[in-house]
Amino acid sequence: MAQDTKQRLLDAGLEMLLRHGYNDLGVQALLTATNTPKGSFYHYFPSKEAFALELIECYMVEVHRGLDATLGDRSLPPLARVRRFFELTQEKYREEGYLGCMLGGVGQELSGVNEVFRAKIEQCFNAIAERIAGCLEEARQRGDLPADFASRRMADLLVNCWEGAALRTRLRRDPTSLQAMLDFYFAAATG
Amino acid sequence: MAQDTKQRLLDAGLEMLLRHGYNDLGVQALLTATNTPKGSFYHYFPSKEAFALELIECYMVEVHRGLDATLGDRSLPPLARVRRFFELTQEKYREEGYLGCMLGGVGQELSGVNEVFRAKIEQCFNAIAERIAGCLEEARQRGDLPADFASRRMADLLVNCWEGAALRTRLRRDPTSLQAMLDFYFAAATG
DNA sequence: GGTTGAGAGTAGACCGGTCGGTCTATTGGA
DNA sequence: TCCAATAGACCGACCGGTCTACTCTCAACC
Repeated sequence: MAQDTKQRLLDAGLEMLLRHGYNDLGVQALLTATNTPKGSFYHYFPSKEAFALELIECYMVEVHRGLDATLGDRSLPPLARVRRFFELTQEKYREEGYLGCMLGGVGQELSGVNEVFRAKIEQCFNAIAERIAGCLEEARQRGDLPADFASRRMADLLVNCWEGAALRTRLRRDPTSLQAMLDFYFAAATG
Repeated sequence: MAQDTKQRLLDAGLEMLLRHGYNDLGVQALLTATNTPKGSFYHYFPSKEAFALELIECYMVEVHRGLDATLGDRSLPPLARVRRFFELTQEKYREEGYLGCMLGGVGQELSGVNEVFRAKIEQCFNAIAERIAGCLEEARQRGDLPADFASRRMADLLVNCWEGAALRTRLRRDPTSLQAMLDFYFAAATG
């Protein structure tokens, strides 16, 4: 037993937060879905907000794992690694039923009123863009991108446009917007 | 008096929905903010959900007004009109304190659980993309865009990427992501 | 090795507050 | 006179969170 009640809560929480968002994620609903008494939830987490922040942490662990697996793959040229990261992510979205990105969802919902979440999500996007920028910069130095390519800003742009495409994916429950966005970006950036 | 109670509710509702999202928009808070008794609200609107749908309708009226004012301006070449539409929109975001786009916000928050809103928001994006596609197509026929330019799909792409940049704008409370996105898109599209 | 005490974890009744929504009474202009 | 509109008390349901009671596990001790 021990810690696997906590893990069960986190696993179910990730799914529910992605689908329902923060305000529509009821603690009671989570407990019912996981057959957990309330006492256990508040034993592991001080509040619903702390729980959600930990869910974002979990989500980011997975994102970084994806970045490790793709950007770190030296058998591929750097641009192809970046592209592979997003294609891997797209595959993950498909498995989840095309509900888009949790960071985008929570960010949209809460950043208008909650400073803690606003700063947290912004920091997550920054971390992702930073790592992608590193790989783009490698591509630039190899001559795969124009010499005046602004890696860091173009990484932000890529992440932002991806999030927009992910929102559309959530609305349409299909991946075409993601694919179209990647095609356009890489054609334009290398062109 | 007459209908201006209703208008007051809609005006305040637009602001609150943009900032708080749907689930965190309390009917009571709206009534307090506008000094309106509950009886009046439910006299004009059958439910909170119907109210929010009417808010989206109002939002779209403004969007279409913006499209009319820009895409319909024959004194500018078609591509410049499209760009002006987004720059006008960016100006609107600025006035609101960079809270992004209401369609993106509500779409993200509700499309995972509420089919009515999901379909509604998707239809809104389609309507916008459709009108932009018309203008892009005009540009293509004039030779301002490549002959094989897929106007309709490129309009969707533009709208999607814009929404992503708008989310980032909301997170950072500044417009740089919007500007960067427009610069990239128009530079890349015109080749 | 059996007894016992401490603390992690489980269990769920219960709390005040707020939610969206209803109801009845009243007002005021046409 | 009539009815749109205002006014707000009131409703049951549910919200996140607290509290107490209980059940284990396991280590300390004679």
